[in-house]
Amino acid sequence: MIISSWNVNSVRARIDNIKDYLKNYSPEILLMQEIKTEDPNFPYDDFKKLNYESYVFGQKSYNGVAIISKKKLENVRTDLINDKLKQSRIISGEFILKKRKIQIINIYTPNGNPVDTDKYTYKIKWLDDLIKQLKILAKMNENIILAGDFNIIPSAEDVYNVKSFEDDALYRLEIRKKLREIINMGYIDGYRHLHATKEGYTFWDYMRGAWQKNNGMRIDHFLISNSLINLLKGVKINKNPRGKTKPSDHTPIEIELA
DNA sequence: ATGGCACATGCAATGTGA
Repeated sequence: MIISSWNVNSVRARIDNIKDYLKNYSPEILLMQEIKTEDPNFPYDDFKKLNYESYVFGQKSYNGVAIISKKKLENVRTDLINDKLKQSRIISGEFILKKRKIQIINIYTPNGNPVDTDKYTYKIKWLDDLIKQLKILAKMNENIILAGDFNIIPSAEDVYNVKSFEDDALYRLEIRKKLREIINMGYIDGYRHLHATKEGYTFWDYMRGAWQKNNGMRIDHFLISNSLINLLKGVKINKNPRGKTKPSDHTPIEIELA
């Protein structure tokens, strides 16, 4: 089965591109971030016509996450982080594969820039809350897939110009340490696990011809708990949607499990 | 340091993203 994650930058503005993607690549499950709409305005019908169930944690104007799945998910939760700012950034559900119950968690981590503001402290707090929750969840079920827009560049080779990101909220040492802390709890970075050196950008800015110049960064990730490594058959960045007209500034990352 | 693009709100101009 293919599971995909894509920061769509507005589900309504992107609906034609998303439908094209689903028709062409037919992922079993698609995690979306930055849907930028409230639940009542989510295009449930468009996805229903393509045989997907929708699970939505929406928000007006900003943020918002959703999961669409060909098979129904169990135990869908949007309460994993008690967010004082009430931003919709996390949704999870469960499915069965090879007799194993797997919890899939879709996240949209705060950007955190500029670094000397409460936006940055919010990002740190949000990641700390996530880490706490992951420790609780792992005691109940070790089979976890944590995926989405992490807004974290893991390493220098994951960004086109690392010098300009050294004190950026996407790359600061303190932020990279949070990602390492999660991985050290018992996960692999799916992409890097299977592609030791290959460039894997998932985001290119709309501005200054970033896509044309390949000024990208790898900030969307699939973390797979160690218990599931033997099910992981492939991880790929699908650059096709980023080259379409009216694209999102992110492109999907896809894993294959079997 | 900023924000040239693109989104939302709501109808003009502003906030946000990374």
